Amino acid sequence: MARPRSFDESQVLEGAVAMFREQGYEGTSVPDLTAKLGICRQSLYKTFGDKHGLYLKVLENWGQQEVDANLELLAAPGSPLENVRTLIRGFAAMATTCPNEGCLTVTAMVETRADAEALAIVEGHVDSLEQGFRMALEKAREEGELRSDARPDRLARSLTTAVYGMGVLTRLPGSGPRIADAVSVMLETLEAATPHPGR
Amino acid sequence: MARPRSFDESQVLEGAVAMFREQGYEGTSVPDLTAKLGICRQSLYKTFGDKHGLYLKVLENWGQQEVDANLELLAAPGSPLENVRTLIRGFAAMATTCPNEGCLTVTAMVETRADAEALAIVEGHVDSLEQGFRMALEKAREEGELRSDARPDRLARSLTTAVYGMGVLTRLPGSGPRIADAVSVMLETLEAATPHPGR
DNA sequence: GCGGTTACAGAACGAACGTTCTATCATGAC
DNA sequence: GTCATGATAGAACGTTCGTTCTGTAACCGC
Repeated sequence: MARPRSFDESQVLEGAVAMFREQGYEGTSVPDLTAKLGICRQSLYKTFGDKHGLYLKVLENWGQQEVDANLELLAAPGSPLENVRTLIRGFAAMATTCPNEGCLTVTAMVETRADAEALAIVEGHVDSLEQGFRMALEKAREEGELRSDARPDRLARSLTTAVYGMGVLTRLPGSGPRIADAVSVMLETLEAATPHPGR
Repeated sequence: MARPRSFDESQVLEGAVAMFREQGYEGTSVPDLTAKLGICRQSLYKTFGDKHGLYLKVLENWGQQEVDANLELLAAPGSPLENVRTLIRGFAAMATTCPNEGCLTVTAMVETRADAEALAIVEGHVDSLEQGFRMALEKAREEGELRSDARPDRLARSLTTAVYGMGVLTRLPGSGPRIADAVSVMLETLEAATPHPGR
C-alpha cells in the first residue's frame, strides 16, 4: 500500500553505534549519519524522532547487545571465577586491538554530562556490569573458588573501576603495556582471594 | 604608551581550565569564554591565537599546576609508600566531593581523539603520573617498604589505570561507593606487597 | 492500470559556531 | 594638551549545525 523503506533499521542502528563510538555525539553530524548509513534525513527523523532520539536508541541497543553479552558470559556455566578472568582479558584484548573505536559508554559518560536521559542509560550499563561481576564472584565464593572472607562487592566495584580505566586509556596510543599490566594486577588480586594463593 | 589590558592572563587561564573541565572543548563556546572570563574576543585572539590555541595553553597550564603538584607530592620526603597512598586518597576525595568538575585529562582523552597536539600533551600528563608512581614505588622498595620481589612498574601502571577509571566514573552520580571500594582494593594491593602483609 | 500512501531526494530554514573587521576608548611619551 | 599605540566593544563574516518543508518516486490493494 506504500513504498517500502530502502534501509534496515537494525543495520542503521549498528552503523550509528560505530559512528557515535568513534566520533562521539557532537562529533557526528546528521549529514554524516545519512551519508554513511544509507538513510535519508526525512526517514531518520520519521523513524527516530531526532538526532538525540537516535542517540538514546543507540545507547539502549548497545546495552542489549554488548552489556547483556557480558552478563551472559559472567553467568555462564562452569567456573564463575574463570568467567570473570575471561571477561577481563576480553576487555583488554578489545582495548589493545581496536584502540580507535573506544568504548561507547566511556564516551557517553564524558560527553553527555548534562544529558540526564543518556546518563541514566549509561549508569544502567555500568551498574549491570558491576552487578554481573558481583554475582559471579559471590557464586565463586559459594563454590569455594574464593575464600570465605573474600569481599565480592568490593572486588566487583574495583574491577568495574579498573575496566573503565582501561576504556578511557584506550584513547591514548601506546597504552598497551599500561593496560596489560593493569590486567595482570587485577588477575593477581583475584588470585590472592582464592583459598590457596601463590603457586 | 598604550592602553593597559584589563585582564590578567593567568586568571583567564585558570577560568578557562574550569570551563573546559566542566563543559569540554566543544561544549565551551567563545562567547561563553569571553562572558565569564572578563576578556573581550579581540584580546583573546590576540593573546592565544584562537580557541584551539587557548585550549592547548590550558592543557599545558594544567600540567604545570596539577600534574607537577602530584609529582612533588610523590617525591616528597618521608615514606614514599605513604606518599602514594596519600595521593590516591586525594584523587578519591576529589572525585567524590567535586563530581561535577571532572578531570580535564579524562575529558581531553575522550573528546580530542583527532587532535594530535592535545593528545600529545595529555599523554605527557598520564606518563608523568605513571612515572611518578613508579619512582615512588621503586624508592619504597629500596627502603624496604615493599618486598624485594614487588614490581613497581606493574603496580604503577595498574594504579594509573585505576586512577583514570575513577576519573571517568566521577561523571556518574552515585559512583561514590564504587570509587571508595576501588581505593580500598588499591591500598590492599599495595599492602600485600609490603614485607609483612596482613596484621 | 489506477489511486492512495509512504519513502526518498534535495532545497531551505533559523540559530549558533569560530573568526575577522571597524570604530571607540584609555593610556604613556613628548 | 596632543599623538601614537594598543586594548576594548560590538557589528558582521561565512560556515555548519539540527531541523523542516516541498516535490518526486515507488510500491500495494483493488
